Amino acid sequence: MRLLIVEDSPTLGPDLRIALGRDGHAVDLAVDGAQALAFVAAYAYDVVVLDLMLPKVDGWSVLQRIRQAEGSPGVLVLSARDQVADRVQALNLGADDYLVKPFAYDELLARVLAISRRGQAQLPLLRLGALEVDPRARLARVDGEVLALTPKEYALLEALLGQRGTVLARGELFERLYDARSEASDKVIEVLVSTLRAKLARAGLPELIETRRGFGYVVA
Amino acid sequence: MRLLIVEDSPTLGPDLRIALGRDGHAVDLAVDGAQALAFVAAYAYDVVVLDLMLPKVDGWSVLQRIRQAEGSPGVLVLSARDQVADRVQALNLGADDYLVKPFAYDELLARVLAISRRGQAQLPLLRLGALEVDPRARLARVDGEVLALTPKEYALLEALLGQRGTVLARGELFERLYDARSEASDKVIEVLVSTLRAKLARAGLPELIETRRGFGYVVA
DNA sequence: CCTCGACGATCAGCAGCCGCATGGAAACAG
DNA sequence: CTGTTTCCATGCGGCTGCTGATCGTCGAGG
Repeated sequence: MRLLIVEDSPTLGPDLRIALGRDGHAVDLAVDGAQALAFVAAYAYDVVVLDLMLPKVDGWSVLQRIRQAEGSPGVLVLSARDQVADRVQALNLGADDYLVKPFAYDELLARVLAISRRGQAQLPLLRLGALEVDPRARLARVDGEVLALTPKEYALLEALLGQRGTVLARGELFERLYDARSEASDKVIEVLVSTLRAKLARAGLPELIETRRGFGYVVA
Repeated sequence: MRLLIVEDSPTLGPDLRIALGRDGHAVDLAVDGAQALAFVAAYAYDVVVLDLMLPKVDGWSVLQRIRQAEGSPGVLVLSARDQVADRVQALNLGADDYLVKPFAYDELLARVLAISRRGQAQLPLLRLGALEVDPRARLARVDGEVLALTPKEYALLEALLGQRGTVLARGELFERLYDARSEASDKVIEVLVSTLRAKLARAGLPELIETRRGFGYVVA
């Protein structure tokens, strides 16, 4: 298995490299964010072990950039901070696991293996013509160009695309995108459709979402 | 997508809710079995993420009760125990998948999405000669040509076609197309039949809906 | 076979609702 | 504090569907 360790500590980094190497893995070591991105661009890794505290380019950006690539490797985030917010954001940005320092080597190894075992191709890419929706990275591309969508816009697009050919009523969409605590009116769906359409149109897909008056919306 | 998390841990539950919520899903959180059942009764979820270790009503019972409901959501069971017996029983009780803690967020998400994909019920396409009615798209076609029907017209056609050969009285049809709060006269059915016939005739099916004077209407 | 009464078909008009766009307020993140 | 994201109010244009009236049609009894 091919691994990349992104860790700036002059002791921990080489230690890990040696230990993982002894376990039979091919291990590269990057000591800052810029180097990490270069490595990721150049090689296909199974898992990246990523420390969040980094010089040059910070860990969050590295994580994000890794995840935006297609067929990106699994990511195990290391951090000295055991804060809920950090953990959530890391997972939210696409990390597969989060490990707080200090940690036992055995645990690191177990988690790396767990990530690699999992395989990457679990979430099918949704495609429709030039449009590509990647649920893993939670982003949409048109002709390879990334569409800048807000989370709600993305969720709407995914819902419609995931049920291509099925008309989804306003209320139905509302129930999918909003939880019980929400007090919003389901008219927000219309606004969302409107802005989403505008963005799709700017990317060259003006008629993707059809309105069925009295029924709802559908992607044909 | 609309999700229910049933998880009593004060950290994991909110974490998941926040993470899934930021990803654009509508997420409700129940912290015990009783609450879970109340939520499930009140809302239509795509997937329920169910921890087996729960206060009040234990996870097994919750799973069972969820599965007894009609149109029940998919269920992803979480458990700290990776025992074959547990896994088998969970799947036997109708769980769609089983995930052992600790797990990677991405894996949870992947499985949730997989379950929701699987759970899409198929509605049968209704066919009669050149006429094709697709309940998912709420569309009627004649020889592949789309018929532009309003919601009421469509509902009428679906009702008649769904009970082909059965004579449906005006009052019966009225009750199917209108809810109890409606104050309309059931004569509207006649008007609807009229416009629907006109549209069908224009598409080449002039005699599809027959009148049984004194009884109602029927599609032979 | 005719007549008459009742039921059904059709039409036009109107009221209300649906869907869209826009601007701005409020919540939120950085 | 600044920018982004989300949500709501408003107004407009157009479609939908209900009503009521008129016209057409069926069929049983004479």
